[in-house]
Amino acid sequence: MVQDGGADAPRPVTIYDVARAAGVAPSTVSRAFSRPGRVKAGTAERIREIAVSLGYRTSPLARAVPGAPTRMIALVVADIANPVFAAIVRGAQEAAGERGYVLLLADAQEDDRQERAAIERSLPSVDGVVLAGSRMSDSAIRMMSKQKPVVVLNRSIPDVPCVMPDYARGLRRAAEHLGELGHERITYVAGPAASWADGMRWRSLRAAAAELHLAARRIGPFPPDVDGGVLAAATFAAQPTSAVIAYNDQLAIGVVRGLLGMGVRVPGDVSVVGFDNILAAELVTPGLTTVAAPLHTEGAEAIRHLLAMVEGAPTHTGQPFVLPTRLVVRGSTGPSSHPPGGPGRGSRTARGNSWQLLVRSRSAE
Amino acid sequence: MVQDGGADAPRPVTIYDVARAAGVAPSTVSRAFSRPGRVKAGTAERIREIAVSLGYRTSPLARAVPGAPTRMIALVVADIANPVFAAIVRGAQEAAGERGYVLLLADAQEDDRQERAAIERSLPSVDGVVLAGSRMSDSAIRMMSKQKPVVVLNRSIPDVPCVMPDYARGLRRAAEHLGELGHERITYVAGPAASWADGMRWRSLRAAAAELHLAARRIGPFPPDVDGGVLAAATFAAQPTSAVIAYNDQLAIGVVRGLLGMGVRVPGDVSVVGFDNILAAELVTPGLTTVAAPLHTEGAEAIRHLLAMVEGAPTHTGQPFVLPTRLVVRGSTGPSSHPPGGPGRGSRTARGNSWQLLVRSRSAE
DNA sequence: GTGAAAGCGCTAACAC
DNA sequence: GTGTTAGCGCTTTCAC
Repeated sequence: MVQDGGADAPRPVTIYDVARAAGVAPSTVSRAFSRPGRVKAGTAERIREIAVSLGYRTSPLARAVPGAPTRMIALVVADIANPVFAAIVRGAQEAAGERGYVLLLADAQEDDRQERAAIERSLPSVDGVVLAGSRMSDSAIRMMSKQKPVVVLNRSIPDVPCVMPDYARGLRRAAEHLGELGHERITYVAGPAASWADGMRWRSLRAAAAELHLAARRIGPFPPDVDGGVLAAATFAAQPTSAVIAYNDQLAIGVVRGLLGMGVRVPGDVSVVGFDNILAAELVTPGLTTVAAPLHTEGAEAIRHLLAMVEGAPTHTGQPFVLPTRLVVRGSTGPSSHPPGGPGRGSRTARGNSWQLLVRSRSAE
Repeated sequence: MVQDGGADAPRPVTIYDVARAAGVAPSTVSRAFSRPGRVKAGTAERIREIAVSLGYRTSPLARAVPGAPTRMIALVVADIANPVFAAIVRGAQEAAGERGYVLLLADAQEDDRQERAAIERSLPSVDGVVLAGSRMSDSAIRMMSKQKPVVVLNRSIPDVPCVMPDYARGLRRAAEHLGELGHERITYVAGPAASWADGMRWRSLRAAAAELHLAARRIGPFPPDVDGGVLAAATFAAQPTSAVIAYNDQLAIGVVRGLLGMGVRVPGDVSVVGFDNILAAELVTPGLTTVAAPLHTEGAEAIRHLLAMVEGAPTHTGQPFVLPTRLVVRGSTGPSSHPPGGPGRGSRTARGNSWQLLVRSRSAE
């Protein structure tokens, strides 16, 4: 029976083959690769040449057996299909590649159990782990970080190094923006209940709103996708405000769609703000005003911190490492229609707040 | 100096520790895990319990040293930030996870050299490789497939197993759709010149057009993103047709934007069709008519084929494995405005084809 | 500087 | 069924 899975396995060239061909001891070959300098320049050179001519490839696996690092990093993302995580993966991949590390990707599919399973499987082979949008409990993560270096993204856990965007300032900027446009009451459309980021965003918004003398309330949780947003729009319409900030862009886009579908104008009647600044935010009509998180940088920064730890730096576990956010203003936000003051643009405010009645009668059908 | 990178490395529990605690030989412990059934039920049970109580974790690395499989698969994508690949990764990850395999992700960043480097690094540690959107040459890939099982996605290479969507039928359906709407001339907006898929799509379209007695021409190449599409719109406008099919959705969305920006109506004046059916295709206004590729299934199917090969099936290298596509009709396509017949919807055809003049004068500014 | 020997944790032959 | 022995490819003592 022909074992044909990938040709006839031409047994890979080992360190011994090279040693024999070069007329030196295997240990010398090993040194020539791992600790050049501890071997005479000429010898090293010769070994190298013979090695390439023989097609020798050092085996990362065997190298790692004696407890040495594997130069692999596990990156666990909550949902690889989510563009936010795709961008983070990209950043991480770049940073890891630059330093000669390889990324082992695990997709938790928004599921705590799958996440654990994936980590279980990959943990032994990696030098460290980056958790992006983990759904695991703080204690589980803290436990894990006792065994291998761990960096957590978009979340803050005491005693575990974290990288996250500046939620506080981001939401603050969004609230200010809405305040400047004359909005006085803001509804926060919540994402997954299990999401640490969701809690954080809401608390940040509430704090900012208080400082700015705005009212803020929360509805949800909703699934963090477009359909979830459409759903949210229905709930929202029962008790509307003139401004909405959503957990993320997908949700915000869904809210806009839902509202437009009910005949509510955006931003005429309701202004909507998202979070993340995904590609689609720019493409929808109206363009979505949103808080942009530095996704790519986050991924890269997480890897950088992790590698520092892996390579022996003291675990920098003080304050979370916070990355700047910025508000991207597009068409989904505009002047409030209530206030007498405000720079309302004529026609936009024409219907005042009467759409609430319209919605009510519609949803009562 | 305190080595603090990840706590005080509590030396992992080995198979020997378990053996000692259980009062059996190490090989028995090994068997209890790898080949249960060859060990007495009671013993196996006891060993398992002791193992978990001791917190024993089998080390995939050491296991792989003697030439055994690593249960890792490398997935090389052209661009992880591209939603198309994100969906493929998702499908692959699921299929791999189900079978107990772990995915090693490498992002080629649309660059042939980086791709090679990434493969170089990960090849020794994996049981096989899936290439998604590879920019490498056919011969390089064929070479590689001599060393390790390889499956190629979205591309057909003689003697290498391939998985790809049914480009021919997909483009054929798109052409039919446009034909039915009365369009007679179609412009294909090309993507990256190095992309095999681009060539394939264009050839498929040309063939379909010929059969359907439609005229088809190609412009490009353009970068396969929204900006590239805007660019393409400018080129296109110099010599417009009433219908456009773009290499992918991002490009198509860009074309629509570009046209709208010039005052050209979509689909009133020009109908636009994309390829892939990414999330944003549904969100833009007008919604993008597009050929949906079964991205998720592609990823999963590639892994399935690869694992079959890895586990010893004869390399199935006859015809590429083709997955069905389907046409998703949305708002970006509508009746042609030229033909006298056709079910043109009044107002939409009012301006006839006069916009060409409009565009000319604008772009002449 | 370089060689010889002793493992890393695990599995695969052999024995018993 | 289970214990014993011999490695996998590489690194790392310890000699010389």
